[in-house]
Amino acid sequence: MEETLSAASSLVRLTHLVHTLYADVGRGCDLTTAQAQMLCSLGNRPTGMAELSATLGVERSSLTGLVDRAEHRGLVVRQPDAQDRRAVKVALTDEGTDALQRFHDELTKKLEQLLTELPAKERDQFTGTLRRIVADAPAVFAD
Amino acid sequence: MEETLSAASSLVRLTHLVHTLYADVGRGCDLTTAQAQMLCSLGNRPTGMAELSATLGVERSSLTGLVDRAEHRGLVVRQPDAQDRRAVKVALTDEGTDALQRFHDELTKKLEQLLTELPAKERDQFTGTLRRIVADAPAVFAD
DNA sequence: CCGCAGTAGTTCGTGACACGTACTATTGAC
DNA sequence: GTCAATAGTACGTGTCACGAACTACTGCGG
Repeated sequence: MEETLSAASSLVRLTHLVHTLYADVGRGCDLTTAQAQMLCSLGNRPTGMAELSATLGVERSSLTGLVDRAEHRGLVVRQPDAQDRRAVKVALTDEGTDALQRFHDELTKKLEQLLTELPAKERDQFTGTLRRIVADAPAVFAD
Repeated sequence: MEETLSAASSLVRLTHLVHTLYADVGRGCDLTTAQAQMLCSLGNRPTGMAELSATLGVERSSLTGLVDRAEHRGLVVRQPDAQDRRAVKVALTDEGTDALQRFHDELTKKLEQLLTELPAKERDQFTGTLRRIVADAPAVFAD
């Protein structure tokens, strides 16, 4: 049916693959996909709702519930913003940091397994190009 | 913050990028992400519920509602299976075929734009490696 | 031919997400 | 001080996903 996959097709399949992995690893850490994404994004530093919603690509109104549930589970806290009394900063709790760590390690391991089959040279070229493509994409997965 | 992104990080960002694109294009065609995925998977041929759920990576019970809503919108139909009276085949309607076509074209265009910045040689190497990685991934996006 | 384990699909209850609209509180510019 | 803009929330609606329990049918062993 497909002797040679188009580039677009391959991209979609890769996305599907990674997304499924993401969901699986998340489940193993008792995190939903959306929660895992949020924790990853918060890994760098506490973030306001507006910025966080822009990074994650969801509406602010959606984020409210997301943070509510995560806060209720003890993964994050809302901190008042010292400069702006309207704003809050969402920050990881210790528990959230632990969950993020476990998630991040596990996912990184599985993702790298995707590439282990490749010869070193090809792998380096691939990841190099990959970096160029995503250079200015949102930081949804901290290093 | 990140002089050099790890391979895993880049993969996650790319996935997020493509996933967002997928959702945006879908919305433009009045399709949810799950619906668009289903249509893409049905593009090849009518498919039974069990096989479809395996391809999409969702439980059969989730798929029932997905097909219900899509059928209600006139995108797909359930056909009786001639060989097995328990089974049904889900097939695209004309309307579903049109929607898939529009979605597929638009998404392909946008995905290829991601790669247009690259020099031809680098792009070819990249897509070549990509194809190897996803060689045995589910066919969630027909060619 | 019968019984029965396995398979195909649905139903039901529950919870998580996502959206848009409308709202409150606060800020900052004029 | 007024007022538009911003930060965040509340609310109603719809979609999606899961697992457990259920019906209908198939195909195998006896």
